[in-house]
Amino acid sequence: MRSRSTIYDVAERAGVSAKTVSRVINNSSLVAPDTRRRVLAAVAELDFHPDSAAKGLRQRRRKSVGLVIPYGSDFVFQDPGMWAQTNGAHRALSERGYDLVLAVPQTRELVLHELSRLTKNRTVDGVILYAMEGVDTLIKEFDRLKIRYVSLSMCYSGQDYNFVDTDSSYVCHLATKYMIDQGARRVGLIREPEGFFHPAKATAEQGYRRAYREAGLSADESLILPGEYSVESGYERTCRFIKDVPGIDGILCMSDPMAMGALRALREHGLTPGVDIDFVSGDDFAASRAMWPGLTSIRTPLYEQGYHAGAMIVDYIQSGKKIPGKLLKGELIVRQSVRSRN
Amino acid sequence: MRSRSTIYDVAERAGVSAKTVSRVINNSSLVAPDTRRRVLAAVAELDFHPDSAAKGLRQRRRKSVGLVIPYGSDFVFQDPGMWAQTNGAHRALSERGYDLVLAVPQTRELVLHELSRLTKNRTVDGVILYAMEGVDTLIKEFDRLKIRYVSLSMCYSGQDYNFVDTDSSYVCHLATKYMIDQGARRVGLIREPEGFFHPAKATAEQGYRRAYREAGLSADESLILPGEYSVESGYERTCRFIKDVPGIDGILCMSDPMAMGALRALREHGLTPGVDIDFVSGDDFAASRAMWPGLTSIRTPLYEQGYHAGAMIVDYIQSGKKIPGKLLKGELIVRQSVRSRN
DNA sequence: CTGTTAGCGCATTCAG
DNA sequence: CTGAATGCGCTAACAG
Repeated sequence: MRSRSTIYDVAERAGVSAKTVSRVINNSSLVAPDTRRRVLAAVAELDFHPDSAAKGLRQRRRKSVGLVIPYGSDFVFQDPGMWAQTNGAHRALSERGYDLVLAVPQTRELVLHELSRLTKNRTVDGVILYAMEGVDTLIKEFDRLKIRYVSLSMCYSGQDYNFVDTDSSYVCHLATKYMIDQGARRVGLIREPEGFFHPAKATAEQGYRRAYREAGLSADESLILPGEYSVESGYERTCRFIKDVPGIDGILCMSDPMAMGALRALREHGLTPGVDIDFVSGDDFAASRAMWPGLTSIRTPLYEQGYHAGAMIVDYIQSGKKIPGKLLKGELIVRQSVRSRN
Repeated sequence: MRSRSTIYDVAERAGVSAKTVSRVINNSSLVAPDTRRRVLAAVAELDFHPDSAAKGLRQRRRKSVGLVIPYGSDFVFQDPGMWAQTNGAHRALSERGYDLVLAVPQTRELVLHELSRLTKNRTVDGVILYAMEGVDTLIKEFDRLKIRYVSLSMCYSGQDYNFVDTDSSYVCHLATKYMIDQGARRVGLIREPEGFFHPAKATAEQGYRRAYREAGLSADESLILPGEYSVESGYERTCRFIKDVPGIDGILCMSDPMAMGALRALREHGLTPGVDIDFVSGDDFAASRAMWPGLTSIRTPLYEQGYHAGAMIVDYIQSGKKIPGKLLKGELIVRQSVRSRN
């Protein structure tokens, strides 16, 4: 196969210098219309594609971003929402001329190694960090190592920049209020794990408490348990609710994997959601939709989250300035798993 | 921020030439042990990471591979198995020193554009093609454009190289035989779409027919329908079976999204899998496992498929020679959705 | 075993 | 508006 054509081949064919070709393919305005046309014709004829390595070497940027997937955090590969977020991130990057490189460190310890490699050898210009446990300590290292990042669905306590998340407080308030309005009085909340950091005033628990307060009711402490975003933890917490909380009439579970476990626990205790007890799932994945009776669920705008993260990391790379964090609103999808008592 | 260190900084600090540093970091054996140690020390002290662009420019390879996700084929983003395959592919690539770049062409027409860009501008050295409709015509273009590829879960009619797939004939035979052994006699098969090409003698239908033949039974033509790998098509085909095939006593559905639709159809007709009718799902995703009664399913080795695809594209890139295609075996996961009549 | 020279393909000076 | 010279950081080819 003949070696592919270079900018010099194009220049020769168009009867101009290499620099002029460079101007044309980079949309510099300082080119005469006629010259531009001749160059573009030559580009097409020779099927010229500027070498990304040469370009990257010269310009000291790769126009690509890493997406860090925390392999080994067991909940993640149970999480069908990951694709939606990846898809959104890819779209935003693609629209801005950036490629997406997947980084899948095998263990938590390897995260820094892998990201040092990718960023310091300039394979990527920055990274998007998918939610992972203990990301808060990690992020501080990123700041120290000057790794450019945006974190997705997660930030450390007090971080007010370079993150995208959905407002847990908002959606949890929405769901709790709905359940109370329908007649529920003792709703068990399986909330996000202790180790997960969220921006101030945006925890699920706060939204939950606000809904109770606004309804003039008081929420029992025993009604709130942290989960671990795993099927197992959803199962265990639900069993505890059934055993320890007399008169519990609803369960609100802040993620689908936990909801899967919770549903199994209900089944084993002979309780049918929407019939014997109210149930709201914290995500709206395929499993929720396929189930019968349909689960009333919180829809997190996953694609949008990913998209904003992609847009944000590019802003950051290009401006060099930290970007204020962004909180998105979710919505409640009403199906059959909450009883109507009105 | 001080500009990051180059190979010359390391050379100076170690008191050797740049080339010697290059030898050390590339594991050339022609370096004196003592020199090597001094160089490695300097590398560590300066936190030196060889610039991937400079290296790629010089060596004319990027050590990265594209994974093409056919966005727009609606079934794909319903497919939780995509991550397993991506994960396997990433692992194989990572072990071989390659990065994975995601390519998500928005439409079928953009596939060639996007891949031309990524390969001709040397962003990637080759690509893995995720299953998509009409990939067979696409692949022929790849051959013409000299794009290095391996196709995943798919190949064109007659292609006997550069693909990884699971042997549909094998797993379908396994499932059909099991259902017949348990007492089913009229099993409806919702098989892969017409447009999907598989290596000769490896279609689901062939395995199905063989199982019938071996049992000394004959399979009615009306028992076999092609699906489209979508929820909708599973629903529609199942309704047709129930309406048109008297005495149907089992359904075998070659993918999970189709199975979701099929299950809905059964439910609407008042039929419970494992009680009124036998049912086997063609994949074994979370939804199958979470369901009750548990779905007897075919487990496709998705991670392994991805892994082999990653290994194969690297072999191809490095050797320049086409690699014989690989067919993997799946297995049957027995749960409660097939009645035991023995 | 080690060093020198040259150039990968492009874009950035700085002149015209 | 256009071009000539230079070098980004690395390694292949060729010495020694």
